[in-house]
Amino acid sequence: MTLSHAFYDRPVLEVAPAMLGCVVRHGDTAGVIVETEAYHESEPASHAFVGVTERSAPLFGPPGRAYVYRSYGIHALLNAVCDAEGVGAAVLIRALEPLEGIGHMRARRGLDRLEDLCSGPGKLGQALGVTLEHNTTDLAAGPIVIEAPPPGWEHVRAIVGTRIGITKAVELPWRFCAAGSRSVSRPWPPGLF
DNA sequence: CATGGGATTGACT
DNA sequence: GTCAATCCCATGC
Repeated sequence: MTLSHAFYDRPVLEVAPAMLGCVVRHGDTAGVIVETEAYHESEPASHAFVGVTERSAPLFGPPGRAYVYRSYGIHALLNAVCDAEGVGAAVLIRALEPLEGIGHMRARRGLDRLEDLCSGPGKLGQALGVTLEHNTTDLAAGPIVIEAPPPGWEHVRAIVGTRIGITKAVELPWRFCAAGSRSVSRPWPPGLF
C-alpha cells in the first residue's frame, strides 16, 4: 500500500527510521529500504542549510515529494521530502534490498551480485532508473512510489550511527540501518549483525 | 563570470 | 589504502 502524504508530514528524525522496511517502486523494479539518513535545515550538512535557493526549494516544499539531485556530477540521489511545508528536511534513501525487477537492475548496473545492486545511494538510483527528471515528483502518485512494508518487514530493528560521506555535522547520529541486512552501504555500522 | 567543492563509485596501487 | 570521473550549484570577485 502506497504511503500517504501524512506519513512524511512529521519530524524528519521520526520518518527516517520509519522508512526502514518500506518499498521503493519505479516501473517494474522495486526494493526494500534498509538504510536511510535524515537531513534538516538546522544543520550544515543539509542542502537546506543555506535557505531557499533554486536547488533547495523542493526541500521546503510539501512533504511526500521526491528530492533528486546530482552527486559528484555522476549519480542521482533519491530523497523523500519530510516535515511540514516551509521546513527544509528530507530523508536520503541510501540502500535497498532488491525485491522485483532484479534482471532489469543487473542490466542497468552491469553487475550480477545481489548485494552490489542497491547497496549505496548512487547504486540504487542507477538500479531503479531514477533521474533528475524525478525531482519534485509526488511519491504517493508516482512514477516513483513508496509503499508500506511487505510481510516480514513490518518490524525492522534500526541500527543508529553517524552519517556517511559528509564533512559537516559529522557527529549527528542520523543514519539508520536495518539490523542484519547485507545490502547496507559501507562502512557497516557496529552492531549490524 | 570564475571557481571550488561535493549526501559517490569503481578501478587501481 | 588512493584517486579520477564529471557537473551542478553556491559563493565571491
